[in-house]
Amino acid sequence: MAVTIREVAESAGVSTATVSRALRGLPYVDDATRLRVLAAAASLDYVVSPSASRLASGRTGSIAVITPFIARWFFSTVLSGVEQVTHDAGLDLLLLGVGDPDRPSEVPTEQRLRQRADGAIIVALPADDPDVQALLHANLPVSIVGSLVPDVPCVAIDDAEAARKATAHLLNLGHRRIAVISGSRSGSIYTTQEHRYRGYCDALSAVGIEPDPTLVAFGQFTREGGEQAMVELLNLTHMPTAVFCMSDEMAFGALVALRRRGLVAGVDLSVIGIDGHPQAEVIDLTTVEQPVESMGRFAAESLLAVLGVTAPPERATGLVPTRLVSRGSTAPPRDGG
Amino acid sequence: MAVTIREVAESAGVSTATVSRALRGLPYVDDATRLRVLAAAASLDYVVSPSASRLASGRTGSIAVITPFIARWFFSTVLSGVEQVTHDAGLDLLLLGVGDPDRPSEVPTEQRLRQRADGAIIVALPADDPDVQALLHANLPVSIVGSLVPDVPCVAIDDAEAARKATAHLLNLGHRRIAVISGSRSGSIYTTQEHRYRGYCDALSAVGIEPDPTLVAFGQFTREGGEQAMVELLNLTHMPTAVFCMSDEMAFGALVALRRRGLVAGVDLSVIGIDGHPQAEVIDLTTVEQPVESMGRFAAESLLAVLGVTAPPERATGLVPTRLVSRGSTAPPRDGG
DNA sequence: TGCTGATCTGACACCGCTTGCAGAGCAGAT
DNA sequence: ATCTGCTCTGCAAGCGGTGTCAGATCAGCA
Repeated sequence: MAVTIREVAESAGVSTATVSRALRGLPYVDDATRLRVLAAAASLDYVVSPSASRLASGRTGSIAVITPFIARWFFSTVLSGVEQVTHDAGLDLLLLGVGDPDRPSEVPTEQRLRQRADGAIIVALPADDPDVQALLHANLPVSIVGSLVPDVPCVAIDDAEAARKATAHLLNLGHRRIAVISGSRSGSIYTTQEHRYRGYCDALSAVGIEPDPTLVAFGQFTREGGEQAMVELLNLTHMPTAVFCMSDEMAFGALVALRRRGLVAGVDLSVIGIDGHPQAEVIDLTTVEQPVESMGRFAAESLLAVLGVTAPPERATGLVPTRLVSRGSTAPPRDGG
Repeated sequence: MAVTIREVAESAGVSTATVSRALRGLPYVDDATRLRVLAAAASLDYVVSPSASRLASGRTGSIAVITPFIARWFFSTVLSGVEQVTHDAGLDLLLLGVGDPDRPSEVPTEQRLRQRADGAIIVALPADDPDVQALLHANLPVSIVGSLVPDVPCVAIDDAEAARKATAHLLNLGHRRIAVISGSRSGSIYTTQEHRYRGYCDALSAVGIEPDPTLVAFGQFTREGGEQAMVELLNLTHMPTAVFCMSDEMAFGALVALRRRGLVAGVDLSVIGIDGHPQAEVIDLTTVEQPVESMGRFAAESLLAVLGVTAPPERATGLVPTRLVSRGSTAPPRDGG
């Protein structure tokens, strides 16, 4: 059995209450006493029982990350950022996957969640999903990554602006026939792609181009999807000269499709993504970078601030800047447009 | 406040003990009674308090994943596999990062770990690290990913064989001057790179080639490191015609270095990796694939089996097969060797 | 009818910690 | 000398379950 607080108390010659206070740095403990307690605890290798502590205090000392994917770059990178913060704050990190590939979406209920975490970080989940809504309206501290929800700490990029930036980059290069690879076709509950689509349209409209619905393909935010979508675009009788992909992973797929067709990105056709995936540099993909890891950190810091564990993060707003990184996959159109 | 077991008991007209038994499916509960309890619990949205349950039973109902990195592909993919299994088993998943980039390695002590998890999965941690050893010898169920340790459930590839396979592939193409990009130079505690180095040497020796120490570079298992290492190799007066990288990420870096030098992989110089990173296909990198996600799943299943939660996994051994996937980054040497 | 053993249920003592409350000790104010 | 108001400490009542134990019920059987 593990060492209990009582053994520490006996060893230090005080009551368990005093041990508890001393160990947690509460006031009203004599310095000499505190020292004795600390020494006793250390020499016994005492570790407080989280279960007991949680039960008695009602605080769990852990925070949950709720995410639809774990292995995908964006998500694991956010997770990494979150972990850095929770780790430093001495909190436990509970990982809750919801609806990975073949599983149905299963956002935990407030009841279940509250029992095991003091707060939750919701990563890129559709904010208007009823289960998510239920969580947001529940009286449980929550922080959101990937979309902006009123009255909730959030961190996200300006999706429309990022898309505008990407599309404008292509326009500036002289492209006029610009396709877009979006996420899912179905009336998506993910707002991200809608915002990005709007940004794409805005950029086109700004130079007097009417968005062409035949130039919209869907790639499910996966590489395979992006590849498939690109194939569709390449099969159009009137091919685009450039493609804006709503994520780098889809852009990677697009590049594969291009290569299989014997085409060269940045020569025969320009491709741009959004994300700042580390592999974008490797494959020379132009992209609009977002600071994903620090977004994770920011979300965690905001949450801890709400929980009163730490001071709020320095940056006040949750709207983080993006940066266009121009690489070899984008260039002026082959025939001058 | 949350609904307690007592309220369920009152609502169902039984004692809390009976509720506890009924809810957990224990025997000696009358069917009618069980039904009443279940109905009461459901109508009250009752969720057992994990803290209370843990405190009373000693079981935490959660398992910990201990990993040095979270965002890197291999690790997040293992994590994803683990999560699928724990999720399905209804267990909580605790994520413990140790020694990410700038942090000192901090493997949790058994004391601390046991308090919060029934078992742990150790991902790619050096098995001969004293802290890891302490954990292994502690009386806490553990499962290991990435290395084989006697008497402990493990899952890993045969590193030497994978390296041999990769090197042999280059040899078969006609290469004779084959460099290797390893992990860290310092007397690494990670056994992986030693095994892979041995495999590399074995393959060379098998065809009568003496391993050349000047053809060994170190890439820290990162893309940047791989790039740097490749630069060093390219600066050799007597350049290699092929490079075996101990991980795909390092190979990606190598490819970048190549491109910056104006060289083309698979034409001017062959590059091969190990991992089966999804981006390998995108960038047309030949690699030796390992089934990472299912390794995570296997590790979790083995652990759950030890814990008696589920039946042991079907596959008996933890040594999983690798597969060479030949792509464009490898080809016969330019000048016939 | 009286026993036996199996099934079902409730009482209750924990699990190990937190926290409100009260009491002790003591310095400064009255 | 008495009163205040601190600081410091211990007592004990939970927190919400689990698990042991004993009692109750009842079918089967001698």
